Amino acid sequence: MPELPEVETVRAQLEPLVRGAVVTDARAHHSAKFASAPEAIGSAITGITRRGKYLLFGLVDAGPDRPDPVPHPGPDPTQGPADRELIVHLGMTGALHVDNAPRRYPNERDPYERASWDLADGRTLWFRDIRRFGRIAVVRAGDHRSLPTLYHLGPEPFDPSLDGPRFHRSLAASRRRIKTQLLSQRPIAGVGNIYADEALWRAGIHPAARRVGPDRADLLLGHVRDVLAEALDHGGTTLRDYRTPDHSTGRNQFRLDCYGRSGQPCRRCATPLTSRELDQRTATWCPTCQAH
DNA sequence: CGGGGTTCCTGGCCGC
DNA sequence: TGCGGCCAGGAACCCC
Repeated sequence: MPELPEVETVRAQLEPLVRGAVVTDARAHHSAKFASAPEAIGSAITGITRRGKYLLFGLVDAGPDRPDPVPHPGPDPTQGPADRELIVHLGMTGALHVDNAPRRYPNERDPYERASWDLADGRTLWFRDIRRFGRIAVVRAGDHRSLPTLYHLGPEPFDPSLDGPRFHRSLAASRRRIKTQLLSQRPIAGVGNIYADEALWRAGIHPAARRVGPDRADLLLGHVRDVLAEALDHGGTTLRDYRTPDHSTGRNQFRLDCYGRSGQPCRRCATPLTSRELDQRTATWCPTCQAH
């Protein structure tokens, strides 16, 4: 399930493939989650940025006479600020790829294609999502009101203005369980179930804790950052469906200490890890290292 | 407006 | 072999 390290891996790999490309046609699954994909037709892609788990494709109007703006003389619109954004959330099983095959919708070669964008040079950018938990939106640049979690998204994990005291204040503003807060994307952006379990395990904090003091908040912030940075270094975690644009898998799944290891011995103290549903999400932790 | 519950989806796996 | 039942879960959505 793509969290920040996976989404960032996708962004870094995909951006050089699509920067400057002009969208000439598109098609999408009829679900409201994907149906707005064709609104990107007629735009050039200025680049891809990321906020939390959201991919933001910058779009500028390519103009009727600019099938490919880059080789034209004069100012290149893709070097200026984007006026719209194509937003893609990968959900649980989403992946983005680029290929050369002409297509219709539905794609008879892959029933899980949910949207595709033809590019002026003959390639096609396409979105594959088995379980349809992903989402696509085209909005005016910076107008994220239609995506509440993005609109209210907390700071990026490596934002230097995010420090222990700020993280602690943010956590202290709510009495919800610490793990639920991490998953809410409000105190910090980009953490999902895997890295929440990993960071809490490293920090020795019980996932159901409702109060975390300043020292432990600072410790947790450091571990969230470490866990995310290490996962990024290892290309993300592939449990089943996660793939990069070039179809390769991540390698971080071999480095998990906590997530998915319920019943197996804790790597610090050998106590069997336990798991239980907390706020409708599976949580795994060490009952000894992460005592209440 | 924070928080709680519900819903969207389908492949993989388990037990019979 | 076939199949019903269950599980995984990010975020929108609805409601109080």
